This record gives sequence, structure tokens and C-alpha cells, in this order.
Amino acid sequence: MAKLSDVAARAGVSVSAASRVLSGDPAARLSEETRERVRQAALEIGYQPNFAGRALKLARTDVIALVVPDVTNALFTELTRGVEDEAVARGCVMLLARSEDMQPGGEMFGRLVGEGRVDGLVLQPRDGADPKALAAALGKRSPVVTIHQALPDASSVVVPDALAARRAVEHLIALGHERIGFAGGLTSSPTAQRRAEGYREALRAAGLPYDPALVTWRGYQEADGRAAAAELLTRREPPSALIAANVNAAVGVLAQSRAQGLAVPEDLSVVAVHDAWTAEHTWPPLTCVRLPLYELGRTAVEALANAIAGGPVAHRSVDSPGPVLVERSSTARPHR
Amino acid sequence: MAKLSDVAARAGVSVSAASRVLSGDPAARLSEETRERVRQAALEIGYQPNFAGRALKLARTDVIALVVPDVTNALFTELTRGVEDEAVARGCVMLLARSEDMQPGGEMFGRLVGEGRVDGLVLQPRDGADPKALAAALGKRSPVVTIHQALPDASSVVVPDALAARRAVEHLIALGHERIGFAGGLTSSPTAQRRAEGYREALRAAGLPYDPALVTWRGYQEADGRAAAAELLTRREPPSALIAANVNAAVGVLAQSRAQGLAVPEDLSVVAVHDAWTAEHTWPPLTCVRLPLYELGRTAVEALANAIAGGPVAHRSVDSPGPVLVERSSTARPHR
DNA sequence: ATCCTCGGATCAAACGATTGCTCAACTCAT
DNA sequence: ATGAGTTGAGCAATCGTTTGATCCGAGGAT
Repeated sequence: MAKLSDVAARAGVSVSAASRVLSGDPAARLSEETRERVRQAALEIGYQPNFAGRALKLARTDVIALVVPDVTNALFTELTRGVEDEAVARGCVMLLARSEDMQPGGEMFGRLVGEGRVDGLVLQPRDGADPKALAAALGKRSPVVTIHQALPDASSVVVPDALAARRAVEHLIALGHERIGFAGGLTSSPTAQRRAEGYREALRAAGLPYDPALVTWRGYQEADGRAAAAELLTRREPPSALIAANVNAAVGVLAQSRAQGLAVPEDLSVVAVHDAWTAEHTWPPLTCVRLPLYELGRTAVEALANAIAGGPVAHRSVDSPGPVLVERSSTARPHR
Repeated sequence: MAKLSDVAARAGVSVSAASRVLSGDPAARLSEETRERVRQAALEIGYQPNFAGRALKLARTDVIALVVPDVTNALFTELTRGVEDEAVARGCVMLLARSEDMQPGGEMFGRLVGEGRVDGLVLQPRDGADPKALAAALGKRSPVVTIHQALPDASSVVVPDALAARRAVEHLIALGHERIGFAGGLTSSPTAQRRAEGYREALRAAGLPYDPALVTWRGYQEADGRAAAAELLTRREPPSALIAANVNAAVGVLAQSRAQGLAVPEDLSVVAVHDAWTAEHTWPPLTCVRLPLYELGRTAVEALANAIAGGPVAHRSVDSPGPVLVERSSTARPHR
């Protein structure tokens, strides 16, 4: 690989001069002619600054890690894109890591944070992860921004979960549904709490009663949705429509409905909060409320950059674009 | 962060002594007592070697990049896990990147390879990518191992695609099918070629005719499967079963069958080559041939380690475990 | 002529870890 | 007692970049 000293030699200047030219130091006093010669030389031998040398000197790697529960889950597609785009825009490289590997005491944790491989972390804690343990492990070791959930002493970014759930309910009410169930996430999940809150608000706003018998708190997995549907659909007065707190759970709801001989949307309408591309390929394609996850990713990186720069802890909500209903084929007017 | 000199100071030894103890240099002559003191000191102040310092000196980052066409595609789940596990086992960190960002001349390419951020690449070229351009761009800049497809001058690892397709056909033949279609990938895709080859072999082995009218070469996307099914199912004598060259395409086949009023598996059996978790959640759940993708990932990293160590170019096939049929609900005996 | 200033460019010291070489002290054989 | 060999440990150079300090000459002001 070409080094800076090669560039300098070829341009007939000192290494320091070359460095100043290439890093565009405005305070440097160098003739335009010299600058041009250095730039030429760099171009000709295809110079690229050595990462390690620079990182050592600057104590900065320009790498940020995105830590999510499951890297290959479709739910994270948009988020990942958002984080990556913003990272690249800021001259950073994004490193993807699984939360699973990022246990406080774990190997990866040490390598990424302890060895100084990353400048900061965008972290989505696993549902059920202990916020205090996480916060303690991170300590002041590395700037962190969490998404969907706040940690003590770290900035966080969330999306309008309540409003999204509310939009879902409103859609069903507009179709004429009155008994609307809610297949929620774990009670320990802040997003699940907020989505449930939106569900309640929407019912209240429409003058419909809140019936705890129509609400479950199983989780965000496909199996959880299945279990939730199994429970809710065998109620004495079953709901005519169901909100699933997430796409994966909605897939489970679909499967269970089918298993019980119910047709969607004829016998049961289903709406999922949180859109993902998989929702288009289920049967029937799922009506969803799309959340601004791409923007969540971008905003998180922005917040992280602030944190790295030593800015104060801040908690933000990504409100634009707002949640919007994507109507597909899993919702219809109630049967009778 | 604690530095090596801190450890040395605390243990009352020189930096070099501390370094030798901690890196376990066997040739170093140091008393056991000194070693113990250094280890203690390191433990007490929570020392972890600084990544940049070490990378600079050793000209090695212990980072390998996995470059796939679409990070969040379910198809890559297993591969990713395999690569990561093997990387961690070898003391490396895995960096995930999208092929999209890794265009030969691109930004990411420069940052990862040009700046020396990674020791090597495990690369799955996008379908339709120009192998020559890629090889040229990589040049001798960085060790590379490709998967699914070979590049000039680089090691590669593949899975037994032909055999997998063959297993799929054999399953359908065993059920009694005789008109079996094949919704393949692009003709430019080596995996698609191999899977088609296996399809042909299986037919030949069973004494069934190979009918080009039952074969399409659309691609691996859901829309491609949809288009393929649309074409094949409107033939004068439509197939009673279809092999989809990949899970995503199979999802499209399922959707299109439904759209044409055909029930799966009653009117049409469908088998996908290449299993993924999404196959369990389609309707009906897809019968698949599972490929050893986890092992593919591990093997690729192994091959990459060889390449980094300066070993010769080698081309391997991951034959164990062999492809195995995972029977779900999308296949049945033919209708009449 | 002297003192300043300023443009143009180089020197040299970091950053943190690794490693070849040197050095002191001690043991042991001659 | 002298030299060789061994053991235990430190010195200092090095990896590639950045950056504060320094140096040199030319021109301007006094």
C-alpha cells in the first residue's frame, strides 16, 4: 500500500506538508502550486490514508456499531439502511453486531468497546434485557444511543408507537369494527407498552370500551402471535379484528386464524404495527402501519455523533414522517 | 482507557516485559513471578490492548468483512451466523457490508479495503455482477474468498447446488409427479446453472423427458417467482409440480398460484431449493431442500484465513452435511 | 541598517503496542 | 580466577499519521 511518505517523496515535499494538503487543513500555509503537486502525486499512486495510523493518532476510528437483537430479521432492514446511510454521510463505517454477542461481559463487547474498535454504539436492547446491567457495563466506556428504549445516562431515540397503534385502531373502527383485540408484546417491552397505550387511547376516543379480555402480552415472535390468536379467538365473544404489535407476531396471528378455520379478512381483520417487506408476501398481504424506521436510524446516528462530540444526553422522538397506514388485504368490514 | 504502560508501571516492569507477558511470547525469558505480577496488574486495571496501536504495528486488524447482496435477507441468516462463529473462533471481528455499497470504485470499497480496515473479504457477488471487474478492483489489494461463485485468482467455496435440486426433483417423483417445472434463477447465476443441472440430471435418472417449456430463468426475487409461475401455469399442459430455485422465488410462486385459483399442494406441489426460516411461515409452509449454509460460512472463513496466511488459491465444495429435504406442506401426490 | 511580519515549508514529538538487540548479574565449568 | 553461557529485564526503533513548534528567506516599515 502506498503511504503518505511515498506521496511526499513523489511530490518533493515533506510528509507533514503532504498531510496538511490532503487533510485540507485551512490553517496550513502552503502555496497552491505545492498543494496541486501533492494532490497529483496522491492520485497517481492511489494513496489512501492508513486506517490504523490515523486511528492511533486521532484516537478515533470512524466506525460505529449498530447492535440489534437479530441482524437478519426483516424488521431491521429499514433501520439498518438508515443507520448506514447516515454513517456514510458522516464519513463513518457501520459495523453490524448481534445483541446476543454483545452481552455486557462478553467477548464481542470487549473487542468492540474495550479495544476501541468503535467510536460509539447504536443499541437496540433485546426485549427483557436488564437496562441497568447494560448501562453499568457500558459505563463511560463508549458513547451510546439506544433506540426504542431509554437507558440511564444515554441518549435515546424512539418512534411514535402510540400514535401508530392508534392509527391501526382508527382504521378498523372506520371499517365498522367494534370488538378489536390487541396481541401485544411483552409487558417489559417499552414499545409494547406504548403501542398498547395508543390502542387504549383510540378506543377511548371512539367511545368504545377497553376490555382486558381482548388484550394479550405474549411477545414479538411469530409463535407469540399464534398463541395470542389462539387465546383471543376462543373467547366467548371473539374480536372481529386484531391488532398485532408487530409484523412477525401478525404472521403468527394469520397462521393461527387459518388453523382455526377463520378466513382473513372475511372473518377476522388483522393490522400490524410496524411495516416490513415480508408483510407484502404473507397471505393475505398484511395491512400495516408504517413507522419511520429509516429516519429512526438516521436520527440515531445523528444523536450518536452528538454524544461522541461530548454533547448532553438527549431523548428524541422521530415524528416525521408520521405513522401511516398501508392498506393491503388483511382488513375488511366486519362480517355481519 | 488503560494502556500497556499503565500495566507496566503498576507491575513495576518495563513496557516491553509487560507486552511479552500478555502476548504470551514463549521465547521471552521472564520469571514466573514477574509474569504473575503483570497479569495481576492488567486484571486490576482492566487492561485491553488498544486496537489501533496493535493494528499499526502488526499490519493486521483481525477484522474480516462479509459482503452479501442484501444484509437483511433471510436467506443470509445462516451464512452470517457461520461466518461470525468461525471469525470469533479465530479471534476476529466480522464486519457486515452490502454488495451494493461495495462497488469496485465505491466509497465503502475504498474505506474497507483501501484504508486497510479489514484483513480480508468473504464475498458473495451479486447476481449479474461482472466477475472480471470485481477481480480487477480487488486485485492484490486484499485476500478474498468468494462464495457460490468463483472469481479469477481467488479462492471460492460453494454448496452442492446440483445435488440439492436433484433431491427436490426426486421427492416430487417419489410422490408420483411426472410433469415437473423449474423456476430458475438468472442464466448468469452460477448457482442457478448448477441447480438447473441437478434438475436435468434427476429427470434423466428417472427416465423423464426434459422439456424446456417447463423451465424459466427469471431470477431469485419474489417477483421473479411470480412471473415464472404465471408463465408455466398457463402452458397447455401445465406442470403438476414446481421447483423454485430459491425460497424467495418460491414465495412468489405460491402467491401467483393462489392468484390463478390453484391450491397448493392440491393442484400444485412446490419445493424450494435453499431453506430459510421464512419458509416455515408461508402459506402453506414450504417444503425445502436445506443446504449447508452455516457450514458454508465457516468454511469460507477458514479459506479466507488460509488466503490471508498466503496459502494457494483453492476451490472447495461444502459436502457435509449434504442437502436434505425438509418436508412441510407444499407438496403432495398429484391430483389425478 | 534593523526589526517585524508573514508566507512557505520542514522538524520532531507524539499515539500504543511489538520486538530485535543490548546489558547486567549470576552460575558453572575450566 | 577467568571466560562462557544463561537468565531476567530494559532500551529504543518501528508501524503511518497528525500537529505544535521551528526555521528560513523575502519584503515592508521605521
